[in-house]
Amino acid sequence: MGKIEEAIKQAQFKDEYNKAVVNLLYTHSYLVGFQTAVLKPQDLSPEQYNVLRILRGQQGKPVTIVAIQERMLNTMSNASRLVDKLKAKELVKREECPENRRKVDVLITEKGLRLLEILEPQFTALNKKVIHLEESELLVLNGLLDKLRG
Amino acid sequence: MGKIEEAIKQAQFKDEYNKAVVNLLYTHSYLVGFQTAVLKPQDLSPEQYNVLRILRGQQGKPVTIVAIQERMLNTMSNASRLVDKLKAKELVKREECPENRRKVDVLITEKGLRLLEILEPQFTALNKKVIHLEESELLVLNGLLDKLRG
DNA sequence: CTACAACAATTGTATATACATCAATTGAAT
DNA sequence: ATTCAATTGATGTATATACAATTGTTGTAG
Repeated sequence: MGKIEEAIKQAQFKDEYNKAVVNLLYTHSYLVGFQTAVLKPQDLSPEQYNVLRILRGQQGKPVTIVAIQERMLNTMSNASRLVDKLKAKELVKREECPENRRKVDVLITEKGLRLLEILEPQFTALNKKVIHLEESELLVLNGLLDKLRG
Repeated sequence: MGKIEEAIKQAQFKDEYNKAVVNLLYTHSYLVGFQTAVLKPQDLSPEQYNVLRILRGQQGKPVTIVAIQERMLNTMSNASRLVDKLKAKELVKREECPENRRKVDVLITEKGLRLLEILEPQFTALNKKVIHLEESELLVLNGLLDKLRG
């Protein structure tokens, strides 16, 4: 694979900013491709998986749709419909919030938690395999990405 | 914005690999959000814009659908339908390739080139505004992303 | 109390992604 | 020359994104 110029067969970029944007978009696609392959046997999309992890992160506390939305990686996605899909697979429960009937309490089920436990070691192994960076380089990368967004 | 932990309100990550993946996905969403805002007044999606730039890169030489696909950032996208949309807006031409009737020659039109010229300074300004990194940091970032993919 | 603004979630629509499948054309092997 | 595999592109389907618009609920100002 190597340099982005070869990967997408583009000779040069207008400036280093432009190159970084293209490089980020391409690397995103690279990573999501592998993630999708791991999730597919479990009939999960990357965003559904993301929602499940958000719910687990709340340690049994119910979460509203708005709170899920705020924590999602794709900020303008549609948490309502994603929760629908997960509920149909019995991976989450959705209940009307008793003290405020506008809100909806969403909780991960036992089945959902078990699914995450199956996936966790697979993702750990996958990441080590497809991310050809060492610990120290990852620290630098994380620092740069945080700084990029300002 | 700052650190990824605050951005998505997650206290910690399992390991630095996991954090880097989340950070990349989140940064991708951050950048695409701005791009979409610039493209929307021109009625273009980010992927349509990507196809136009690929065609311009060929300097007037016709490009087949397969060649576009190979150069796209989303490798498994659907170049055929994207070209359809661009043709409907008269930004590209599509002709049956005379020496091989399976192939289709795609070319950017004058109108397409003019649109790219309008967008170019906007993207240059946008990148400088939303990417809070200096030239030297961009070099490091590009190097790390290239190495990440191996 | 009533009206209205703000909030929380759902629904609708257009677009794009991620495949799988299909149809047409070409090239190569028998 | 005929058959068959490979190539190229188009099409079908499910899912997700990016919004806008809508519904129902709550809180608040008059």
